Amino acid sequence: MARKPDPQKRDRIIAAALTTFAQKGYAGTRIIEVARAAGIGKGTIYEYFRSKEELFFATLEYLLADAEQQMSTLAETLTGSVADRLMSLADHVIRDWIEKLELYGLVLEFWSATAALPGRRRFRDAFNDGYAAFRSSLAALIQEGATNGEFKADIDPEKIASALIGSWDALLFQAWLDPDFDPLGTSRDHMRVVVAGLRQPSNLED
Amino acid sequence: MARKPDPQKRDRIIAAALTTFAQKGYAGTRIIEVARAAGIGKGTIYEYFRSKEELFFATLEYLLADAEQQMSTLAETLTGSVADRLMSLADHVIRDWIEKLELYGLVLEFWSATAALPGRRRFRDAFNDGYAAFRSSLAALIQEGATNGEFKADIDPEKIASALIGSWDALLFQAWLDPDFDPLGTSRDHMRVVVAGLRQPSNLED
DNA sequence: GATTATTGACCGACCGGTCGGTATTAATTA
DNA sequence: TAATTAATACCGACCGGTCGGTCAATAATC
Repeated sequence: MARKPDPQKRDRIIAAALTTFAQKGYAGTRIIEVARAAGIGKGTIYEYFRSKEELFFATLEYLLADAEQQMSTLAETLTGSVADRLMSLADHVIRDWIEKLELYGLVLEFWSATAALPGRRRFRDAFNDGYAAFRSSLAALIQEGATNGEFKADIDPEKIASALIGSWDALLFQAWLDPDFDPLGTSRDHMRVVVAGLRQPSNLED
Repeated sequence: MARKPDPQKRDRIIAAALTTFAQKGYAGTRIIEVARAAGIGKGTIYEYFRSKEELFFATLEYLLADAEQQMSTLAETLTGSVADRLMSLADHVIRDWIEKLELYGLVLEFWSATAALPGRRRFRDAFNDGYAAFRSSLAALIQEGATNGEFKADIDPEKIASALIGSWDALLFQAWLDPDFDPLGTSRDHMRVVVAGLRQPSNLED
């Protein structure tokens, strides 16, 4: 009777938006460019997304979901002491993002969307939720260390988790700014110090 | 013979730009809005700045210079052990920025300018220079601790400094995202752990 | 042939930057 | 001191280009 919509088209548009927004930023991206990158006409985008901002938000959701997916997969594979898992987690997070550093510009764009775009609240909330999920799984790991005696008992796992995630974010930002910067080495040095600081004074052997 | 230019006008424009860009972002700010906020006509802005981007860059320069100024003033007032000064420095940095959190949206805007604006390189370089200055003075402090035996000798002060500054940045970002977040408390917990991790194993008393 | 997904020419709101005219001040003159 | 003049700071109406979003026509599928 009728022509059927392509069920993959929405994803194709998001994939195209991902690279275009990353390269040119939100304001610098024209809808026609996304359409061309997706190999479709401009009008078709508006069959799948109400507006440019809607598409941008869908792109953020995609990226957050992807990151969360990657994180939970990773969490299952880690073994060893809490300290080992912590170091290894940091390594993986940094390495995963270094691989896709060209997408980092997009993260910056999203950050600034939390400040400037008319629909900033949605962006802010989405980010908050994403960070909160990541933070709580990291905090759970640190808590495990506090519980099993590997770490001091008088630490606040949530707070440490916040600061750690923050430092990873910022290391990646610096890598984005300065190609000579070594985020992995810096992260390792930092994590070594943090883990040493977390350990029980009576338990300082490496 | 001729009318003299008002030497304060440039600064007045920058001050107006500071708040307007912070509230609405770069793309969302119209030049006429800045002009109105400064109480002058639109054309006058172009007597002092070549273009909108030029004005934006001047605003970044102002903010960076201000931060550097504040930092060097602060550095002089700190006394006590290296560990004490480190903790105190973190406290001050966080508190200073919490006070002007409404300007934090501007920082996000600048970050994304390093990715998306046509003249991104200038923005990137300006940021790099600003961070580098801050980082090297922080690294010098940590180095002092390593030299005087307060801290371990086998640490890389530059790397630790990078990670610390990064975590402060990120804590402020989180405070910006989430009004319930406690950046000062989080920073203190984190700094306590880091300082403990930096100390000589033979020197663990608080 | 009926239905609907797709398209891109078109519209119009928007905004950065320009420029000719005006207002104001400082030097000059009487 | 007051009048005149020269220089230029200041202004905002206007222009031209841009781009998000629409919709009538077309193409593809049943």
